[in-house]
Amino acid sequence: MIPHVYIEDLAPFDGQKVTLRGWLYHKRSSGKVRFVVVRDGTGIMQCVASLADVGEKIFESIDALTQESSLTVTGTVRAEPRAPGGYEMRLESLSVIQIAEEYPITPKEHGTAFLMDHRHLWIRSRRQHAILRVRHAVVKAIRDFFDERKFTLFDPPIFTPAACEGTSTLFATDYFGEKAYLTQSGQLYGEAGCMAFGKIYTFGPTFRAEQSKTRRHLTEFWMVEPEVAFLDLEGAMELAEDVIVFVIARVLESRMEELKTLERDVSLLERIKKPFPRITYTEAIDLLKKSGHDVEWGADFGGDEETTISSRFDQPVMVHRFPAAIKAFYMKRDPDDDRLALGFDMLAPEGRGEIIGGSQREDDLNNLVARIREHDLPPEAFEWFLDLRRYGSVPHAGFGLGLERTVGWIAGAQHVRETIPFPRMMSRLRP
RNA sequence: UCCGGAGUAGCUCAGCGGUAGAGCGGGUGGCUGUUAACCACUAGGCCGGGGGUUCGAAUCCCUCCUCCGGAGCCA
Repeated sequence: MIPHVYIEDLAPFDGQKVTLRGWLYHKRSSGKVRFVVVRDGTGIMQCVASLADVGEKIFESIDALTQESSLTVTGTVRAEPRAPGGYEMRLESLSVIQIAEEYPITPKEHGTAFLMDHRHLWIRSRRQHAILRVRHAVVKAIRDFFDERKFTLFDPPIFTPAACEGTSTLFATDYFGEKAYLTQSGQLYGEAGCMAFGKIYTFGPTFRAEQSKTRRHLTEFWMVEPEVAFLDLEGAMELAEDVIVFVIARVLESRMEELKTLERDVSLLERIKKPFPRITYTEAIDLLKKSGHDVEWGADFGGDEETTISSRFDQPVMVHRFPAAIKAFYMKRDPDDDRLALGFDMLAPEGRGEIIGGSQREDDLNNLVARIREHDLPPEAFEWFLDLRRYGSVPHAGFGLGLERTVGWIAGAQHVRETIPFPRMMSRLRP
């Protein structure tokens, strides 16, 4: 019985006869030799057929193969320095499952609009395949990190009755005659979770109807949001630092092959170590002024400002204690300076921008009620949230980590649209 | 929403007032070690839509549509 093997598991089969099942990635011919390059979802293998070995009939079926035709090939695996990947197969037999129609994605260059229209096929290509495997490794690492620390997974709802930061950026849907919105954050529910379980994390899709068309924005993106009772701002920053260090180490350990395919400079990832630099918002403003930016204390950072700050460090940098006026209503004020909120952002290196935003939450009932009023939010929508401050309120903190931005940074993908199988953007709902 | 850029062959683009082009991909043939193979031949066009200027428009003008990059906002 000839074993069916995946290409990534081939090494122990050197010298043995195996069967691969997959798709034609590419082929080349040279007179009486045919090179059949097969991909099977785990790797790519070059199979060599010579007329003398396989005969006319198999040769003809090779010639009939089109790009992405499905097939099985059987032959002997052997180390071969001339082959990409270091192994090749001396082909003995081949059977065609389906001859593919003319495949739209050719080995030559294509524009992004065309590739996005064919996203369902584009994900078969080497680069997209590698990025999505890195995404899987990042997700797995995040889950392992929180699971090992005994956080409880706490899935928040997707439908929500009201905004947690205003309705302008929410997608509205009709919920049996009532207006419901797609969640833009699971945080408020996460706060309820941490009061029940001590430490929880949410992990799911979130939605923002922002009209942003940049390399950092999706309308549907995944977020991880840990929320911990009895944690303060400093504790939240340490947790954020730990999760990033853990994730990077895991990806370097398990996805080196993919990072090589992506031509990622892994030395930039290998040097990521605790502790990450921490600077206050006020220090960041000084730094920006010295770098020639025209910014005043009290303004929020734009993309250029974030790039300037993060380019000063070769580690992710955490900026903390922002002006309360530019931050969300639920952040606790700094007891040492009422103008400041106990929030922080983590900016990834290489000009990647914000990947984490977090804070210590307001735990005093009266302060929180006042904040909801100041922000013009409908108080009745937050009654259940206020209950968390009525029944055993404690200091607590958490953050949100944007999955696609994190994957984009680690994989070195230029645009977040490459970091999710089917990206949803302002002008992209299909396929 | 605002600012900038682009829509010409299946794809990537050139042509910018006077007969519609190239490379890749497709098809046919050749080649015994190719690496996005190579060589020869070949088919393939509503020049984004509409309106105008002109003897003549892919080319100039107006308008609409679509996409791309960025800003604001954010993960």
